[in-house]
Amino acid sequence: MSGNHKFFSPIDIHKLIFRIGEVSKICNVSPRQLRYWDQKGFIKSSRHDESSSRVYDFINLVRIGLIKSYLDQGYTLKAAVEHTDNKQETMRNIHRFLDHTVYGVKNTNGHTMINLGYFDKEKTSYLYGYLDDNNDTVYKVVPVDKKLD
DNA sequence: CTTCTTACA
DNA sequence: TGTAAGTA
Repeated sequence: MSGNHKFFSPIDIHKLIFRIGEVSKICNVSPRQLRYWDQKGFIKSSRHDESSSRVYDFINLVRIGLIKSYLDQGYTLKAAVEHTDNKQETMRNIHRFLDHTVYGVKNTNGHTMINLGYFDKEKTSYLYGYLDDNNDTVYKVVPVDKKLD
């Protein structure tokens, strides 16, 4: 089973950009630190040319926030960056997995049922997953032609 | 007004 | 890492 590309972003997140002042306020990191991390290669900013202002996209905004959180937890900058690398790698894998796994979403008696694709090789039924009222994960195999509600 | 670099504490 | 200076 492969993703049906049903869930796409309505906006181009690569055009969601911030300059150093905004990043500083959002992430609680001083501009001085950001320039230092930049110089050290721990984060990368794009610039139209040398000496123009640094621009950060959303991914790097998140990255900076993660590094900051690890610093606050007591890690050294080097360690914080390593933890952030691992975290972002994990996030990428999770997103990739979901992109190719989630087949659709269906609302049924108060629950959001996630269609996880065909359950069997013969494609006779779907595997659905959802969270019940106690936030416990529940899986259900449902014939393709059967109505869910 | 914001950001940049450089330099000093 | 914070801050000051002089720019762009």
